[in-house]
Amino acid sequence: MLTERQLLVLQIIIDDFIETAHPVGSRALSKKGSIPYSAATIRNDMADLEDMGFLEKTHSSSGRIPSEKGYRYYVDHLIAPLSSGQNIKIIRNIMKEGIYEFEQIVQMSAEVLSELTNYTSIIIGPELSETKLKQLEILPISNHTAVAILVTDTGHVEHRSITVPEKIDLSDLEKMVNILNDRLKGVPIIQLEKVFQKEIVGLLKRYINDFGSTQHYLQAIISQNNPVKLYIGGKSNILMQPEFNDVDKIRSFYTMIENENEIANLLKSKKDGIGISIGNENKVEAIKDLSLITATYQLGKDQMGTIALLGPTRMEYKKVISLLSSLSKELSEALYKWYKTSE
Amino acid sequence: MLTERQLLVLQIIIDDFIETAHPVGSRALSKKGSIPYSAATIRNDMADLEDMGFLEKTHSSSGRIPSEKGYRYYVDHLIAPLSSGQNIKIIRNIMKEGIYEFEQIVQMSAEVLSELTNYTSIIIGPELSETKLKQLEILPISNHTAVAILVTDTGHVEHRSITVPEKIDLSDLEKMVNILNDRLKGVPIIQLEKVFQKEIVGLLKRYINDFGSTQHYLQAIISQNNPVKLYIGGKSNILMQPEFNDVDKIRSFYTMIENENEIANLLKSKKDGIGISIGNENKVEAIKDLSLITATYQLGKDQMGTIALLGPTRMEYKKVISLLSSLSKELSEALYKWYKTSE
DNA sequence: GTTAGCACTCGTGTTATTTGAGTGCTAATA
DNA sequence: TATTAGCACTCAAATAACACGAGTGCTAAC
Repeated sequence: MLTERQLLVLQIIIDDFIETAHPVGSRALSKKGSIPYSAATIRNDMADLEDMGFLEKTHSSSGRIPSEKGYRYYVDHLIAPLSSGQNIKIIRNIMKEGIYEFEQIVQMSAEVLSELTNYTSIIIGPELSETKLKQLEILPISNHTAVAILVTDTGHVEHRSITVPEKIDLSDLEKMVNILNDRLKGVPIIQLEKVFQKEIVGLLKRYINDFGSTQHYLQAIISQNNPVKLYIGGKSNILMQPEFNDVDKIRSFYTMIENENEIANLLKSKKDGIGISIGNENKVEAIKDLSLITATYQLGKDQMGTIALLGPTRMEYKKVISLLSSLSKELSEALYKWYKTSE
Repeated sequence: MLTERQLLVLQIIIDDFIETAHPVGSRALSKKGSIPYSAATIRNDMADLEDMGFLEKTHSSSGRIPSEKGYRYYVDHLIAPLSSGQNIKIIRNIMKEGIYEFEQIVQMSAEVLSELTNYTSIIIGPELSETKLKQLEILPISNHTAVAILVTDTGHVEHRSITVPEKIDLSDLEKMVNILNDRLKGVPIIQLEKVFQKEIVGLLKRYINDFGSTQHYLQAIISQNNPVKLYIGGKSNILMQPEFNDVDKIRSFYTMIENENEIANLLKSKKDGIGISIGNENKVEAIKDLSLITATYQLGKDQMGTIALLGPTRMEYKKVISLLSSLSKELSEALYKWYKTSE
């Protein structure tokens, strides 16, 4: 069990290291006056804390730095959630702004988040699993081409250009779109393709000549390719952190951050509330020496997205946690206001 | 005036330096056998070339590296445009792929471009100045909100969520949209707002009760905020270049590349054809030690976009130039095929 | 005009040396 | 018994000293 003083020592060391990024030594601590004990006393506690695995040395005669276990203890027991009044204001101001659409709000949130912290922020848009089709439209652009536009009940718009097979004529197209709309409105996006196959293919075959060649076509319109959107802010901000003073680290960080799939998977698995993964607690190899703090936000009943900050394990956990939880709250509220009458 | 041999020396030195990134010395050159003269002879020519400003030394007893003037001479006189057969194939294959829409083609082009070169590629979407409105739609999502969708005659889709003022009722909205469509179809996107002000505001005032509160509203839908899209590929690719072995350079590169406005302006000013800016020839401070190669592509009559590669001044100009010119040709052709019947 | 030869330069890489902040341990102190 | 002072020891980082080698410029010979 840890004594009072050991707790204090641990806390001060971690705070100090988070601030300065330099190993902290007993003599310096004692001199700084933040703790009223002599260097020798502190030294003994440090040795104990190291034995217990909360601290580490970078080399045999260096000052101590927190281990991952140390950080873990710190965030679990030593952190007093800091209410970040001023930051909340900044966030609220974004939310207030007028005509932005959801995408823009999220994008801006990501940027501000990273601005305020100097870490890299990642926001993943809400999954569309529960979203339903509101309207499907196909607009001919020329003889060959058309745009298909899908609108969901949350106001999300997907569109894709397509080249139209020669054989289809305009009145047929109109007929098909009508049928599709009749049958597909209200169907969850994720099931569009299934419903199309089961209920509509047969129907259309009856009404449309030579439907075979068109089928694969409509299908392409309907089958969404993973529409989860990722917003990343401050990719270069993180270069300010001293742990990125090494070219190789930068390289590997950027190759990781550009691989959107990996990141998406990383965040999708997150549960409700605040999540903290420190260093090796992360399952993804590429960020095993970073920390990832996540928070979820709600859109409607059970759809949700995740906002996250990625930074060195030496992270300003206090600040980050309070920031993320306020942002997630604000974001949920803004979305709620936005969509509240749409259910 | 330069002698034959001096030209040869210059060319070989630049080629060599582009390949290895190491200053090249007379002895090594002579030994390598690519030129049948002794080190001393080469040395004399090098000294002359340096006097004329084509070469530089990194320090008093180092080998020579090309100066910016040297590169300039090289691209203007010494380069035989290399036909890159295999690369063209790769590019063609992208263009062939089926259902992609314009955005996707461009995105993929950017990625391939950077893949093939290890530089950072930038593609700027065609300006919408000449594009005309094809269809405007406003779809109510809930009591408060709606999505506005604008489709252009090139199949480009813009959309934005809006909150609807309480006062407007649905039938009014429908009326307004009809009027807007009637009057605005075929109007160039860029003039939408002007036409709206001049021709439509008056009209709507007559038909709609309490139009004042709605006006600012519709306007927000119509006024596009700079819809020029930027596609950047291989932001991290460029880290492979040895000139980016310095953390500060990386930092400044990334802060630059994330500033989309600056980049957009950089590219927008480019004239037709291939453009080469070496080092200080660039007007933008942040890339004064890089080279930027640009090529334009056409969409229709006079709309165009720009594709570009950004890399160290020690760039594989031969390869890059041929690659860019084939890509711009292919891109224009693909777009032409895509839209040819839409005019 | 070309080349060989030679003295000189200077970045790079290696090895020694010094310095200073840190540690662990033991003995003295409150 | 808990704390502190004192001391010998460690090691990273900074500095200096040195050799090496690829390069240059210049002069004289071919």
